[in-house]
Amino acid sequence: MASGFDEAVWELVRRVPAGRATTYGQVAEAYYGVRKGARGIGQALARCSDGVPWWRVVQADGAMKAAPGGDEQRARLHEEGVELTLDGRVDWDLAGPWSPAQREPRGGAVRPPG
DNA sequence: ATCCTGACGCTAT
DNA sequence: AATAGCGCCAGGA
Repeated sequence: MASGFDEAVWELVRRVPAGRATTYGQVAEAYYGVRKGARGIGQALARCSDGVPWWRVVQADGAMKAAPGGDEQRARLHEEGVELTLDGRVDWDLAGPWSPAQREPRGGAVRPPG
């Protein structure tokens, strides 16, 4: 049975649109208000149910190795059009981590103007 | 209540 | 760039 914590985390993760990715830390910040407890977020995602785009959550450096199928995660992200680096990590340079805290279609797209 | 584990993050080396 | 150490949080035994 999913605890309130789990459901809250899943809700935040559902706010991440296809084609974008975020980090455990971002979700943690959206939940606690501060950048801590990212580990707990991972735990909740490990228990996620259908309808939760868990693959859109990666590590702060864009890497993803802890997932049982890091390959699976990369494949899904690539399918959605998320840019990946040559080392198989999410490229935050093109589109920064999405902020689950905000509902509007914008995120940390901190892409400097040229 | 205590100890151990784990889809994490940051700093120091 | 890669590794090690420490801190954080949640869950299970």
